[in-house]
Amino acid sequence: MLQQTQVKKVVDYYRRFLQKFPTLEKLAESNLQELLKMWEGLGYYARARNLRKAAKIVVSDMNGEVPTDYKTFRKLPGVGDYTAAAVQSIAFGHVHAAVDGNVKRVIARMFMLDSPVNDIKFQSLFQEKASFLLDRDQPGTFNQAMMELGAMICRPKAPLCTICPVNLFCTAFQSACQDQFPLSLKRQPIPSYYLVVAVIRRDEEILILQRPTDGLLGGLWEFPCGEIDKVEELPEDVCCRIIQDSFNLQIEVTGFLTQIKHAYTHFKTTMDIFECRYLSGEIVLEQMQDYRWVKSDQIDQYPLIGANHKFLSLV
DNA sequence: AATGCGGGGTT
DNA sequence: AACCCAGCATT
Repeated sequence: MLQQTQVKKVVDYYRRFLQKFPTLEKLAESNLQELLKMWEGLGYYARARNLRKAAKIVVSDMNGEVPTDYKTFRKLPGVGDYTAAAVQSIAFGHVHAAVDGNVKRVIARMFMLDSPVNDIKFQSLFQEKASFLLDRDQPGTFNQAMMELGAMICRPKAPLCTICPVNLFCTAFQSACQDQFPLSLKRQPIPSYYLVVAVIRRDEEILILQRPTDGLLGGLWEFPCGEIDKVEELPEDVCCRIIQDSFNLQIEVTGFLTQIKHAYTHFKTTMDIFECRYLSGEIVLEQMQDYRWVKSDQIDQYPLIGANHKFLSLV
């Protein structure tokens, strides 16, 4: 949960998660949809699938015992260099330096490194520096201290150098140039897309679709939608045409609900949401994995994408 | 080595 | 609007 996600956001999810899946065995035999529901809104849903996969492996192949050595643990799905080092050092006291985004920033400033922290080429450099600094006697505590230092004191903007416990050892602070570090590569500008979303009612039920298990928002549910290239026609007409072309359903638009914006990592979207009525047609799924006609008070039972939650109360 | 993958807080 | 976050898997 903590991969690329701040502690504050994780805490509540973590508590609920442990309550629902208190043991490795419970997690291993969990239903993926139920797990995704617990993960709903946390993002990076492959983490949930990998965690479940890892639990299955540990239960079935490892006698239910989490590996206590770095190499074996590192092989589990979803476990990379950082997670392996963090868990093995904190849980078992093994000597591995955990290098996350916070640690890289601390190191870049401490040694005035001109290597961009977001350039994978220099990952090993930061790893070496962290290993050099690591306290061999209490690696877990040291790793947590480094991460906490980065999060609380050695912040991205306006670091609190005057109260930093290690400012005597920080070459950037001693040179009064801490604001020039760390360096990072500019990211590419991200594209924008326009989508129409159809809330299609048939009697008392509404149509929702399940996204493919892998890829963006894998396994989550959403209202039918489609991309508009240009806004030349009436949005209502575009909406009907897209639903016809994508799902073989004939519908009519009964009203405009709202417009929302939603940003992802690599693109951002503007969505026009339309209230629609089902007219005819048998649904055909090409892109999507599954579909359901559900009553509006049942939607909560499905893990829904965040963009749809933004207008769900209106539905 | 580069890219895809969320969502929210901070500046 | 840009940046960042207790990164990992895939290609």
